[in-house]
Amino acid sequence: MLPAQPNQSLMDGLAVLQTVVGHPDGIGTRQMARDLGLEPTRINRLLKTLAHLGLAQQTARRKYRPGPAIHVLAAQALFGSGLLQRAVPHLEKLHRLDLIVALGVLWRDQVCYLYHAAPGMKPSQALGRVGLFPATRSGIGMALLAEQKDLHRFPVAVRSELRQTRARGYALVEPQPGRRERSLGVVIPGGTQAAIALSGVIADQRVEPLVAELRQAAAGIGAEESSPYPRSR
Amino acid sequence: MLPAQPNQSLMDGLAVLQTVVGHPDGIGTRQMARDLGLEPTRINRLLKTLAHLGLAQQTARRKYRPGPAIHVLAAQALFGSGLLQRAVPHLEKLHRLDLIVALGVLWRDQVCYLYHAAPGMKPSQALGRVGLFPATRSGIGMALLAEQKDLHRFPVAVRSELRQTRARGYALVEPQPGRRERSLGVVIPGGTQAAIALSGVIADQRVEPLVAELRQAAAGIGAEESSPYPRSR
DNA sequence: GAGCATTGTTGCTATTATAGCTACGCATCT
DNA sequence: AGATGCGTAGCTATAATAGCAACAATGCTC
Repeated sequence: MLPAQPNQSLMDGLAVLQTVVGHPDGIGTRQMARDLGLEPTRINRLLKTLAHLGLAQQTARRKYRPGPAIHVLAAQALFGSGLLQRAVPHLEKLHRLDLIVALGVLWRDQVCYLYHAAPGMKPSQALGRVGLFPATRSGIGMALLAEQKDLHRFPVAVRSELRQTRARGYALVEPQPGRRERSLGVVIPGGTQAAIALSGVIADQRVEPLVAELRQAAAGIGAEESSPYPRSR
Repeated sequence: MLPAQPNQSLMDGLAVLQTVVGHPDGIGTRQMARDLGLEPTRINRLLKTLAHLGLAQQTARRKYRPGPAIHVLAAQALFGSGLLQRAVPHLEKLHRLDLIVALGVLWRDQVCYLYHAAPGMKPSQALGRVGLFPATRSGIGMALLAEQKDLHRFPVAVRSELRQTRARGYALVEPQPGRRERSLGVVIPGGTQAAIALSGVIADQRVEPLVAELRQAAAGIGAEESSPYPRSR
């Protein structure tokens, strides 16, 4: 819902911040302008402003990457989100299944991982490890996309897959059909707009029990955020 | 360094975002205006813009708190920062000392914790658990404040303490002198602008060995960010 | 419940913060 | 060396924004 007088500079500035944060090795001013469809001088001004705040910094090659204040933002966002803290105990229990265990959110048709643990990995190593991944090729992504109202903007094949996801109540993604590498995704109930997934080699008969595990974990995570208003802390 | 044409809306909008993120139970428009010294209508407009982006949401009592897009920001900032991922293996090793183990950064004379583990706590439980804490009463805060160029803005007693911190090379804070509850803080070398700390009941003769532990951990964390430019990933 | 104080927010409009254009020095590639 | 693309400063027109006033909603006290 657009407010009476939205602040366009803030919106574009946040888009620039979110883009630079996703490029730890740096991104150029003009490249970002092309990506975001904005005028280069404007991008440069927003980047310079972020650099002044310490949220971006320039590399030797004049590209921009996250600056030291990004750690502040990470700390603040982690605290303000509270999701990771609530979710990790439940995700840890899924480690015994010897699959990838992941928690993610949607950003511009891409999945952004809060947690991504490969088999055998410690929970603490699963943090901030993986960047963006195309949503339509991920269990998390498909589960979350299926929750959206309007599916018309997707190609026919994706739309069909999203309808199946809705009917099943979970996402099942096979990047390479027939290979049995699969990703199962389930949305966390409540207004969190996040999802969890198990990925790896998954035989047919194993799908339903794993979905049950996911649902249990998702319910546990969602139960700690059941109140849409003041949360206990 | 202020750019040629800074974007004030972005700066103020980010201040509003950082404030709302730190209030999980909500903060009112006019209260925030008073806190930030800005005009209420302006705050309302910035908040409404953030709400449109999902980064804020209004409570039943009309206050603003973090919205669902905060999880996206947390995921992105965690990935863009990379600090937690690098630091946690080193921090885990400090758990055996049976003290509070913490990693934090400075924000407006307050410490913002990325990691704060009480004795006996699992590393995964230490995330996003604690909000802001006054910097001058924290080992992390004092260690980071001592790194700043200009100490003139602090009261005489704090300034003297900061000079001692500089001379020692680590921070030693005693919230209640004589009680032996202490907080030891050490800055992570390199441009990270973060620090780690051990806190709890610490006897005199135990201080130096603990500082050595902290320095070792800080050096380990900093070594993984030794290049001020393109980082391996 | 009534009265009062505080709050969140809208519309209007003046103003100034911002955006775009141009040009220039710098970096990279052939 | 030349060509191309880059990051960015200065200038200036303009439209995005800020502040004021007013109003509906909420909270507090008696």
